[in-house]
Amino acid sequence: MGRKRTKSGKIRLAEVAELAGVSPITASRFFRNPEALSVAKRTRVESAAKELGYVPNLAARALASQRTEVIGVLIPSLTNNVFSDVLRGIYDASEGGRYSIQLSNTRYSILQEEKLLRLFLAQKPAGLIVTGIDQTEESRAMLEAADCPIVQIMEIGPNPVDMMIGFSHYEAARAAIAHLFGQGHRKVGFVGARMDPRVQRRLDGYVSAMKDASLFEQRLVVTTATPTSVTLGGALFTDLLAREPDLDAVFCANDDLALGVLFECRRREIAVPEQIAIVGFNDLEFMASAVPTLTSVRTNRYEMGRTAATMLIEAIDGRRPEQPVLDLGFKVIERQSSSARRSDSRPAASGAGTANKMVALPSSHD
Amino acid sequence: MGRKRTKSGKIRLAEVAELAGVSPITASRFFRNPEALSVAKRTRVESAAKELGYVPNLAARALASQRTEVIGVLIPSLTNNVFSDVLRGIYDASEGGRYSIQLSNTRYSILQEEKLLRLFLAQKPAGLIVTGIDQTEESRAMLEAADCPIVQIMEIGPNPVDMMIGFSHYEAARAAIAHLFGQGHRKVGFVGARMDPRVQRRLDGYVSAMKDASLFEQRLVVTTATPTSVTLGGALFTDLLAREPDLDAVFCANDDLALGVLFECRRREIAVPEQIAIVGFNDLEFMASAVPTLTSVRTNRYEMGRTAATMLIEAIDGRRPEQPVLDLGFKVIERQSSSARRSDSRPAASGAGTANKMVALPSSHD
DNA sequence: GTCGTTGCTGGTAGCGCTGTCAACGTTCCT
DNA sequence: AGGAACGTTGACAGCGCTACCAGCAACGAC
Repeated sequence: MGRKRTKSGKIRLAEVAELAGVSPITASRFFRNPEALSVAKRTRVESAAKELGYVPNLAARALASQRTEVIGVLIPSLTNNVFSDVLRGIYDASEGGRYSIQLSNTRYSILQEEKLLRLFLAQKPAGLIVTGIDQTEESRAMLEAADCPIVQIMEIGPNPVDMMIGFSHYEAARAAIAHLFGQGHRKVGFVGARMDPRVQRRLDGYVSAMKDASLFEQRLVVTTATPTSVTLGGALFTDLLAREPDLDAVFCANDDLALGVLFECRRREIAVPEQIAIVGFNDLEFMASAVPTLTSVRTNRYEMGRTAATMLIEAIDGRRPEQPVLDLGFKVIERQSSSARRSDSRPAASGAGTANKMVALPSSHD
Repeated sequence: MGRKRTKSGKIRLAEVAELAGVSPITASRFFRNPEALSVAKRTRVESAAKELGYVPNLAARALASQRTEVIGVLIPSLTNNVFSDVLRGIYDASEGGRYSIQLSNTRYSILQEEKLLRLFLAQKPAGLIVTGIDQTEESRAMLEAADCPIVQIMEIGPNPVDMMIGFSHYEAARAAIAHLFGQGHRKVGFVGARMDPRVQRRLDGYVSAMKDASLFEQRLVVTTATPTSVTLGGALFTDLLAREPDLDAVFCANDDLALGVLFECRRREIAVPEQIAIVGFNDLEFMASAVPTLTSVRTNRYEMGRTAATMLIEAIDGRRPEQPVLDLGFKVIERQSSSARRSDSRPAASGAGTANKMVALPSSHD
């Protein structure tokens, strides 16, 4: 009797096939397309595999079939809370399935992204999730030439490579500013860090909303390329105040900055929202818990990751979604930090995050 | 002349070898152990590879060599900030090298961990990073039987499977309580969520420190299995206050809870630290920025991830570290939120995180 | 009854790379 | 000078799986 086990002692497909009394190729089919087998053989292979504790050798499978069961994910940062939510969605959606996630960090560099993309594509991934719509020309060309489904996440824009899921950062920022205007605020500052393309588009939205109201002034905008942090929020706000002491409100490009601004206000004994209103972006958990509770623009990050991975897997398996571009929209969650100007200052009645008034909007105009 | 390209149009090692005028096996060696080649051939293979844009087929390599160049990482959560720091370290250390990271999420379940471990091991990873020291017996046996280096991270304890890097959560908690005692606080509460093994050991440290001072009372401890959040910090603190209105101080099992407690104090107009002191755990960035700035126990999470991956890769490449168990220690970062009881309340002079007094300790007793 | 058609199964031939072993030339030692 | 030792190279034979195509039975249409 010939060789029964591989050197490493692992069970191979051939052993399963032998025990089941079928040919190896039939056993192989069981794992890839069980419906193609007769019910009798199917059950026999199944029990044989279970009995032997068979685990397929992915390397052999990849080599023979010329494709891997890997989904490549390119994100700009592992630090940023925003991406960890998206990632969680992606991992949750892929869990239990046949595809495994390969993560790479572009560090907000589109050249790095291009390099990683080349690396990924060489391994023939089953699918790809990339962040944003600002790839290099070279990257774009590679993506278009790739023979696997691709999902662009985090934002939507024209000319999707394949599928796309996100929302309009521009419109989200405009909605935040509209909310502040609605509460009677006029001199609204902008505080932004990192200034990646999505933050840039939030700034664009802010600028356009301010210009529409003939309220835009360059000195109301304070930004930096430095990575974002709570401490930085305080520092940028300090700059902003120095430039414009009569500030009504601050729109922060993310919630960490907003929290930093809140702390800085407390440090300077500036009443929020009576003297200055604060609006953040992303609606991280702590926003509902702060004192005062902080207004923010809620974005569906977990949903985004989850849906992106689900759509991708469906597409890999040959079921392309009818809707290849999905706008997940956003909601302005109105809380105490931005309540109406010159209303009497009603302090927080009870707990955190109660009675949030929500304004839901799709990213697109109606 | 025979087949030049693979079906997919990819360059194979054979093409590179042909262009370089060497045998395929020599070309192969160039990529794995360049020193074994003569300088002449080395440069010829190198330029041939570059000219053709050769990218190795990892599946074929894995199949032929019976091992993959994958480092498996098992962590309990993707949400928790703590792990994103560790992960960042791991990814940073592995970047540019030959090994790729395969991440899986155990969701704080050691049974899930066991399942994932089995899956990983079947693919013969080059190395493994696992969280903590509380595996199932079955997992433990698999780890010990695995023929690859393994690093346990996040904490240290007896009987490492292989390598280990972390710190003593028990001692860290004791140090935090000692600090509070040093500031004159006596009735110190404990607030904890999630209660994974590491949080449990922090609780053990708290209990032992309190007992040493004959100050332990069961009602000072409030915990829940719910995942941690800022809001939850406020809620747990509310419970704690109801049980023990005369509280001096709160030791929070993490910084999110501490922030929640701070907000809750503000909501209830309890002065921090005059009426109640707060100490957190992990020293996330915002702690230095809060008002008042929040005392916390700094842990070297990024370092831990980075060092773990570095040690692992070294071990894979045959250079085992002299020091297989590394205690990264911790530091109690003393800030305003825990300054001395009954000292007159001196408000923060200027900015965030200035003049932090640090108390550095290795986890072990001296 | 013959011919397609369909459903299921198996044989053969690789996928692209590396482990093993053998062979070669060179150097160094005795 | 003879032989061992070393450094360098190549031939061969798979790694475990799947693509491709052929074969075979069962069935219905004419």
